[in-house]
Amino acid sequence: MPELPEVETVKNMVKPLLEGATITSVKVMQPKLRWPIPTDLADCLVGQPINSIQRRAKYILFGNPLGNMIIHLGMTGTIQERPGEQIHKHDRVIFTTKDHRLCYNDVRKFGAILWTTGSPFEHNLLKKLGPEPLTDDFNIAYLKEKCRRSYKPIKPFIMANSTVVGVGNIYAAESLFLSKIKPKRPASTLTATEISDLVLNIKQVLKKAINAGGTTLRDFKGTDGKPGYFKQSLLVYGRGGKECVNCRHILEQITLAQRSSVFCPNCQH
DNA sequence: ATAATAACCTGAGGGC
DNA sequence: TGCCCTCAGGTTATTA
Repeated sequence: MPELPEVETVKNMVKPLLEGATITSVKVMQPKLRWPIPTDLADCLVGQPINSIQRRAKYILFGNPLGNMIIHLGMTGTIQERPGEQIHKHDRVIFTTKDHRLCYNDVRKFGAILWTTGSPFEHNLLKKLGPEPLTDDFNIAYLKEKCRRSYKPIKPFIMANSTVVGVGNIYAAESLFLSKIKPKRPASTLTATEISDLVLNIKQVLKKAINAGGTTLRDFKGTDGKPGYFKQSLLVYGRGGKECVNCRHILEQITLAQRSSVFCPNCQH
């Protein structure tokens, strides 16, 4: 369930549990994720105090005096606190400190756990990333310049990490609906007004989802099987064939860059 | 160099 | 019940 807002939520949840703490054991139960977990991961972590926990795009960085552990949750990764000796299906790695026991759980194994020394931002996976959507680096002038010479459909364009990070399939669909832009429109055909609306709506929808993260978090921790709050406020994602909340036209569902894309053929141009 | 697509993996749900 | 198909919140490696 890792959208950028959820990765942010996980980071915020894990931070008070691990920051300043020392890892006492690392148990790798399944080393085959997106890439193999480094065989010496435990050597890098055990006995060292974690002195920083930060997020960049959908990566969570755990810094200690030796380097940084990089975690990506892929499509189905979660980090859950499990007291005692509990082990759930698809738990892949268990991190233990004096006071806590955290499990990395990942059904589909699309996530990653890596180790890097030096600046984590210089790691191959991180160094070419576009701006964070919620900072001023992602602004109207920037997107206008980026769009100017690309004929790529706007939906996959804003989902590309080189354009802006953290906009996944859900938020791409939602922000394009809010901006009244058809997902297939080539990036270079967007008007100044549309680009301006799109920047603002991406920021707004992400902020709103982060604020709903508290509810989603409970689902994360497994204390509640109910769908997250934000899911209930989705306007187009997952609503193909249903009525547009604005004009009651039937929402259309197409496949674009191998991703399902829902939009209103009447409201979006 | 750039852009489309194939691949990684497991589970849920629908049709028959 | 069970088999087969499609689809799923991501992103890199490979191919054209």
